[in-house]
Amino acid sequence: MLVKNNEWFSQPKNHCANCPSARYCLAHGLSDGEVAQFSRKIKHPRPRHKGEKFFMMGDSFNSFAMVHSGCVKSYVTSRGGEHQIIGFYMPGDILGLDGIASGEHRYTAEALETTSICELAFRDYEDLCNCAPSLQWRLLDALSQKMVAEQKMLLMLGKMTSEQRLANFLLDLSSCMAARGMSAQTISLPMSRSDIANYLGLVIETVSRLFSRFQVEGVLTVQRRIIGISDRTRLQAIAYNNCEDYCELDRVA
Amino acid sequence: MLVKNNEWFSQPKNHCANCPSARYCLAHGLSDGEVAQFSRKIKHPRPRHKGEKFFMMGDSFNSFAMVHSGCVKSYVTSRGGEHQIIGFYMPGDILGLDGIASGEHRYTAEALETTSICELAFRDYEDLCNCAPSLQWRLLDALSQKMVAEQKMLLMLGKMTSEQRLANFLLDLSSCMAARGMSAQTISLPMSRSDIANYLGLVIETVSRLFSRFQVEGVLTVQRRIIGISDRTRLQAIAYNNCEDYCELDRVA
DNA sequence: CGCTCTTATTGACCTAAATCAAGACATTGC
DNA sequence: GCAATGTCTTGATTTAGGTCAATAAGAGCG
Repeated sequence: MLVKNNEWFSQPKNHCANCPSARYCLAHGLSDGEVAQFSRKIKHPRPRHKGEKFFMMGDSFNSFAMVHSGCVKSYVTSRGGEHQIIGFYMPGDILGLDGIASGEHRYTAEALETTSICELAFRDYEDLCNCAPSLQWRLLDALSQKMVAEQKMLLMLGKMTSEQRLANFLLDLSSCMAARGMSAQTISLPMSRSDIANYLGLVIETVSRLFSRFQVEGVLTVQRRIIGISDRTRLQAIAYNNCEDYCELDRVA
Repeated sequence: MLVKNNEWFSQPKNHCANCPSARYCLAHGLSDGEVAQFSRKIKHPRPRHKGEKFFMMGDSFNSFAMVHSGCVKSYVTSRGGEHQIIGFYMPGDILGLDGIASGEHRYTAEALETTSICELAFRDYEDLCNCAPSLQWRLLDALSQKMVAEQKMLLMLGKMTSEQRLANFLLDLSSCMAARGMSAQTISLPMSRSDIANYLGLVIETVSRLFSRFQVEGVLTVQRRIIGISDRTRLQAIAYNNCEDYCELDRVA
């Protein structure tokens, strides 16, 4: 028994069992035993500091990565050298799903602050699927979910005004934070104004002006990167309709 | 022997084996035997005419659909009732991938011309995966590929000028046609100007003006929906850089 | 503390693309 | 044939958001 215990302790620890982000990452929904197996396959590369990259567009794709702590932005680069930010990744979010089809990463993943990730080699994923078939559906889920999120972005960039874009962005961020147990009312932005602008298809000046305007109108309180949502209903009205609901609210107010 | 032959003939025909689009759809890469099994699970709902829908945003998701002939557009609808076209689907393309995560369709799929599809129930897909495990990777591939395409759209909508958007759109359409054995030089557009405009985040007048301009500049020949690419190099220069390559070409010319 | 560097704000002005408005083709049905 | 209708083109004008430029406000550091 003691020997067995020693053996156990000398094995790699079951990180994932105690990881607060396992609720969102690929391991979500696995049984305890499966999580232990999963955990054994996870590699932890050195954390990256702000501005450092985990992988770049064009790198060969060998493994998924799940954010453990910190925050990551992904962006594609056009032939002209311009960047377009595609998404922000919070703890539990899965990086690298785009690489499956072509075998190479199609975007660059860069840390916004000191960030550590959990790597799962694609080959190990395939093996794990045999032991834990539900993992297979979990990945499909994740891909499909990411796809829906990107389709919302297409709607934003294609049809929405700058006001609507920022309002939607903040509301999404707020629920993302809430889902991770943080305050939904006060958001500490991990990204710069310039990142937000790029993500929303705007320029930094426009974003800055919008923050100021929303503050004057009493919708937000803004202290650099600390954003307080003072009037969520109003923010939702701006986000969703730009006119109808908003006017109704105006009449009531 | 004869009895057996009769039995064979009385079974549903192996559609997929002779389908020219099987080269692009979910069945791609399966062995002959697997294709036959796959084919047996396929349902063919009645074709839809122009403007009719296969499914709508919010409908419950039960099956994938692959375009057999014709062309489909997909769009999401905002709370304000505005549409944003997300993609166009040619023969072989897979519809409904967005529904996996939530169990409901997240966009509406509408025929652009008389269109027939091949349906594969999600349950049947799961069963097929047991007999043909490669199908599982094929679906991941398709999802990942679609994702990459959507990321390119984000770059277009976020960073590109109207000129660049239309040029990229036409080039993509051209290679899509070429991949399906049609002419890469002359494209017969299945969608209206208004659909193109919506897809590219522009208004119809802008698209119309661009077509006219490209025609005057000798890049395209335009006869309503028949578009000829007269100067592909120039079109690529417009699509990719808007300036540098373009100016180089100008100097050479 | 003052110096530099990065990030953010604010104002004045400009432009790409939207909006508004009027026709011009095609296509369909009567 | 000719209304009627949907699709597309073209011109005149407006505007949301971009560009350019100056300033401010932190953050890190010797």
